[in-house]
Amino acid sequence: MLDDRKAAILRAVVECHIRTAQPVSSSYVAQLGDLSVSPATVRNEMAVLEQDGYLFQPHSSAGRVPTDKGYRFFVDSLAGPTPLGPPQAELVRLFFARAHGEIERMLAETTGLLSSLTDYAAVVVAPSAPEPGRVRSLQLVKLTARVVLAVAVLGNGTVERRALELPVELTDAQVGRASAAAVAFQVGAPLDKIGDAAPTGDIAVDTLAATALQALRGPEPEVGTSHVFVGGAARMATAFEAVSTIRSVLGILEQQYVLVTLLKDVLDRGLTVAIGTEHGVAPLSDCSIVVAPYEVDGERAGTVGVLGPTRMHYDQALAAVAVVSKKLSKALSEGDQGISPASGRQRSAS
Amino acid sequence: MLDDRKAAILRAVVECHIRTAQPVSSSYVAQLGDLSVSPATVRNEMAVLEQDGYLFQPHSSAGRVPTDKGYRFFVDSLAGPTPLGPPQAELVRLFFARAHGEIERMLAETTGLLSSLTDYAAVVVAPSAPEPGRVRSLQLVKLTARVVLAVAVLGNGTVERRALELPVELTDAQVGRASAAAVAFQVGAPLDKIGDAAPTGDIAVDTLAATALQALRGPEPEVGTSHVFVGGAARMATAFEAVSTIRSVLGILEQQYVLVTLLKDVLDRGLTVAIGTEHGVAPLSDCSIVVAPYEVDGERAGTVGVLGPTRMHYDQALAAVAVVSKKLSKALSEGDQGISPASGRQRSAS
DNA sequence: CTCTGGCACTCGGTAACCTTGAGTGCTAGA
DNA sequence: TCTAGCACTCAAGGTTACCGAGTGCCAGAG
Repeated sequence: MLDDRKAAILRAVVECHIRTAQPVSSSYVAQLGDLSVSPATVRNEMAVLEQDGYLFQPHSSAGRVPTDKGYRFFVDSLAGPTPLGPPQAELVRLFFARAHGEIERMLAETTGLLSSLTDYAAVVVAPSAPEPGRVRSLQLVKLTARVVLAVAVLGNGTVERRALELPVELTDAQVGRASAAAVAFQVGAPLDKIGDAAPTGDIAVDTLAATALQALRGPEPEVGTSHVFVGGAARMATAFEAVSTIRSVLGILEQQYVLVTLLKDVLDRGLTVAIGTEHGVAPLSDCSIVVAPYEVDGERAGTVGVLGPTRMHYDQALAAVAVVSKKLSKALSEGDQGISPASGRQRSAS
Repeated sequence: MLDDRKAAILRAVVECHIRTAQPVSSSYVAQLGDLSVSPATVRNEMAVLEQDGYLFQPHSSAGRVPTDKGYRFFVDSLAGPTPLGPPQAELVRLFFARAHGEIERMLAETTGLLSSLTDYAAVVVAPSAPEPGRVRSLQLVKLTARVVLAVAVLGNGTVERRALELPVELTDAQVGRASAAAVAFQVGAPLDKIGDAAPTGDIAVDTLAATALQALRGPEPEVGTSHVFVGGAARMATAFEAVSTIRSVLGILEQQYVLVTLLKDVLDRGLTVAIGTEHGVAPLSDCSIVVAPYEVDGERAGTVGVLGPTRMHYDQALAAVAVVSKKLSKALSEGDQGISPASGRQRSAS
């Protein structure tokens, strides 16, 4: 579809424009030395590339700028993943060596990592359904006269809890019995598949136990929409010149719902990179997105991504996203996922 | 210090500049009608105000712009809190009527509320030390061979947990005994004042129980720095024209540590409003901050604040911050603080 | 047929210049 | 003490001219 020379020229234009953000002239490409032809030849080729929609000329006496299609070709023709530079790799290593703590906090901090790796904004979507970990412990705790908290500790150290309002007041003893009834047979089952409570004979107790298990089985009610973490939004202000662009991009970054569906769409279409208008979000038409899913225990859990200008450093972004998603999967899947007891910390807390 | 007429003129200038972002001319102030004098008189007064540092003239043939000192006078001379407009009040009402769920999530959403109330960026600092609620339940759960999770459910429905790494492997039974030993006498005590475990005779068990209680007593280790939630950062891109300003402000908004100390400093100095350079953060010298503490159970817990341009609508911002902090205090202090069992939700989750 | 050197052409960007008008400071008089 | 009048200042906006980067095209070489 594109002969070697055209491809080389296109690549040169893209690379140069990514670096300089300026239209690229034929003479620059010619003098680059990669292919030894005169500027005039390059011009002819560029004219064709423009007709084919790979390049665009801001005005008649300017150089060429890549179109989305041009970037798409460039990205597709990128050789296998560039490895991360040593300093970046070190950053990643350090980050995951120190990574610990609550899963949410870790994901939030991951945006910082990705953002400083790439110098663009980073997005991390938390697992939409809390991974149905296996129940390790289950307990009902009476909070106030009419409110009971169902608490389940999962194998990965996370804690799920649901508040229940009782239609009638129960005694501490009743709650205790319901707790015991609820826990029977449940340990070891995945949270979303826990069974029913053992009957006790006391209707109020049985009802409470059943309600609690039912509530735990279902998703955490108020988390209808997945959690999204955004980091490095300020870098978008550096990536763009026009205030209006900055405004709209920042606006989008605050609309969690849009972000989630955006990343999801891209992934669902099997893409890793969405360039310019390829994703349908108009205000982001000057942006590209690089995404990768991460896994928890072998199952696709969430998404990490980078949002930058169309003229982003795709190779670096791809490398960063790939590495981070891989490391994140590992960090979240290892036995210590979620919460990790870094040996020194408990001592220092005393 | 400032005679009535000067004060009136200064106020007029500030109000106009807040609305228009333009230098204010003497004729505008004169023609305002509040005080019936000629522009020339106003000019003379304005010249004095400039000498005294309340006003500033961008160039010799321009109107006047308030300085930080001018804004300070204006803010200090604001009459008691303006009430929130009805639509805003309705927003607040709705928000807190629906407010529910995890405390962190609620605080995060509060930034959205404050931000849409004021049209500026909003900051909410979460309680730095988790309020030492009273222990309702306490349990040790074995996660893996060498990792045990200590889980405490507090009276307000929050769950505290600490991961512990064991020097030796323990059996399930041993962990169970440690759990029982640890829980003895603890229910009802504030988390930071829980006592010691009942001795069992098994050294390994006793050690585990003691370690667990010790870990729970201390602060959550990785939360050295308070959580900060920022909302509406995109609105800062609307509030300022200069890209460089936007950049630096956004940059600051991402530095949680700076934000926390900033708000803390302002509050510690007994201020509600910090204008321009009054807080020491240079990149925010075009910004003002309106803050208020909120309380949980009568104790100062965290801070809510609004960050806007120096020419912000102080009355509205003050009103919004005041109302939100008050409502937030109430929402977090009522019996249902932390997690609230909105009656309909559990049913809908089934 | 392809490439190249040459050349005229285009057009954005910059600087110089002028004009306009908003707004001031000052002064003299009420 | 206030006001009216007036000269002055200076940013903003418009016009013009110029420059030069970069193109398109063409004719000639390989």
